[in-house]
Amino acid sequence: MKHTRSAITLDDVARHAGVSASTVSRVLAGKNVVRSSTVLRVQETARRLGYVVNPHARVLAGGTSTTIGFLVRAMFGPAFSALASGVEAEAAERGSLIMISTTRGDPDREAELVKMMRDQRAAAVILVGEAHIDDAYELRMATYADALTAVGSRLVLAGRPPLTSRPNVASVQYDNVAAGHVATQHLLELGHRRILCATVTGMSTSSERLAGYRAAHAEAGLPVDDDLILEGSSTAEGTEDLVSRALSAGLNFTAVLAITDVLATGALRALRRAGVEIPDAVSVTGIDDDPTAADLDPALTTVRIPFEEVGRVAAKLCLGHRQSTDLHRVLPIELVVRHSTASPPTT
Amino acid sequence: MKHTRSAITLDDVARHAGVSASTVSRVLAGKNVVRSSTVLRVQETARRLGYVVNPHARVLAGGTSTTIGFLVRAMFGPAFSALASGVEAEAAERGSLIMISTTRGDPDREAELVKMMRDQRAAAVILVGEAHIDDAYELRMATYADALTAVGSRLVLAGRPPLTSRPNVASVQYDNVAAGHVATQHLLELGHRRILCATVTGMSTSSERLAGYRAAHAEAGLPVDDDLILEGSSTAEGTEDLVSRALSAGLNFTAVLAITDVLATGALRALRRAGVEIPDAVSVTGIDDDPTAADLDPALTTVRIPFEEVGRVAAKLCLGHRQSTDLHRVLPIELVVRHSTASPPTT
DNA sequence: TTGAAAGCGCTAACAA
DNA sequence: TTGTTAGCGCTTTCAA
Repeated sequence: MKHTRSAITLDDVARHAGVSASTVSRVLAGKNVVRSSTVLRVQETARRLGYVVNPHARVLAGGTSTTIGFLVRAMFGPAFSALASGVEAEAAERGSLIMISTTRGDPDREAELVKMMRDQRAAAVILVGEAHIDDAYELRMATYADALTAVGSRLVLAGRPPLTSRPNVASVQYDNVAAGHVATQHLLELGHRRILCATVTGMSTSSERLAGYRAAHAEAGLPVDDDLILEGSSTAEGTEDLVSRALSAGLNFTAVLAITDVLATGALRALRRAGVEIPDAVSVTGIDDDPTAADLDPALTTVRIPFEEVGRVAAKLCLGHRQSTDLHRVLPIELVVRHSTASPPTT
Repeated sequence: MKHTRSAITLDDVARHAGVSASTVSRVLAGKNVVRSSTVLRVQETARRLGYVVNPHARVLAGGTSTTIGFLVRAMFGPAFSALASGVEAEAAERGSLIMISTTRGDPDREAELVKMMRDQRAAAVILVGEAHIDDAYELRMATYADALTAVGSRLVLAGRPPLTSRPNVASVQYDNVAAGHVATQHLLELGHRRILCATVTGMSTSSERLAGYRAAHAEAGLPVDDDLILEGSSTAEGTEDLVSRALSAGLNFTAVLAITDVLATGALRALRRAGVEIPDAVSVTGIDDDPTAADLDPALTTVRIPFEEVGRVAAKLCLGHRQSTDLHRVLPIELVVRHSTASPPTT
């Protein structure tokens, strides 16, 4: 069944403006080879007729698409929301649409989705979020990048380690090492010497933040007691458990650096359950600055990660000129001191 | 600059399989008019060559697109996440992609976005979330629906009032009236007689839930004291204020029905701040069953809204057959009793 | 500075 | 059951 072809085509505009289709195409593409009086007439006609390009025809004829592919692990959580909002806001300002899909952390699925997006001729594909760093990672990203570049698209890594060896992969990151560093430094400056670190295994984000924790200690000439590093859980509940166990095992510490705000809430709960005063007996800091961090009790000291800005920059990288010089951007982080940290008790 | 046209086209497949392009097209479209031996040969060839249709060419030639347009107010919150995940999951199972964009509650922007999605020939456009119900609402939706229907697409309303007068608008809703009703009934059955209702003005969702509150009272032969209806705020903070003020004004009530879980957290805070025991002195129930509801203290009694299922059904409505009979689906809700409700004090 | 002509990869009458 | 023939609406050489 044919549907009403109500849409105005480029040919309609050409006819009404008394020029050829090619000229209209040139005007609309902003090629400055057309006489300005013609430009004006064509633009006026297009507006009057309410003409809108047919994106499919444009792409098919070899033109460029402006839709952005956006691949995330899952559509949950404040980090996702902020980042996605950033991408969307930037895209909206430029009249682009975004195609979103979830990988569920499955590399095969991820690969398939990248392929789908490429087949849709996405202007670029953004891959978001912490990655399991294994040997295959670099190779996978390189494969994606090549597949995309081959059709004039591009790969943009957001919040993931960049592939600096590759000239065709763009990236936006936040400085995870600095985040771990500044949080630890804050604790160290308050006088804490035994800082528990609740972290996750095998994820790029956590290991970088942990590196910051170590670096801050090294800088201050202080050793790190590896017993203080609590690895393993990526949930609030898990961390609650781990911290509770550390507490009842009599582990000695006066502060906790949770590698994410989510883990921090777990630590907070464990401490509170054990009747430990925060921050009087033990200080707690998170990293991320989730919107809820300020609402915790006590309000959480944390490190702000500019997720929305990351999204915006990623979108810019997608839509920007190919030869853009700085393909690798690192966004600054910022310590946010609230009420969950204080000097250690002066026993 | 031309890019490597590495992609295999339908013509390539036709040539390799020794048939015409149309035959390949028919096979791929699943039209059962082709000899089965041919079907097999073509499928085999397509697979061997790694052929993937070019969606742009397909759409341009009058074929049908399978990408879903998804318009939300903002990409925040558990309800959004669950609903979007549902849409995405269903779409993924069918090999569809979804285009997402945010309206920011601006009708003009919404209209423009619907137009963009139509120009992209989205298979259907899902409009999500509570709507300001004014006179223009119905007209706006009807306009969208007609614009979409004209190009073989369709409008799907999710979590919004349906346009039953229109045969070309599909909808999935959850039963808001029942939600308000069941929560109120629960409170009534516990023995509460003065139930404060924290609600929002002018939104379809809230007014329906409020209607449930009234209905439950009417059914029990109980009057509703309009002083108990606290209208105005749509945030936890605002509700905290309102409830605090009601408390200090000496308003008499033994339970609170918050029209959303978010408002419930505000009520909880106000009550706790005033030293009111929950649920011993005052019971509180929310509606929505946000993932965090169980983590509140005390764990919140609420009504589960099947957001993810709403998303799945909406996606099905997008991709399903046009002549699908039940264009209007209402999904059931369910009371979840936890620890924030109890019988009123027997003073 | 502009137009004519040739596709991009696919679908859909219409024939055969 | 299959092939032939036209396009869908746009971009882009190549000429003028």
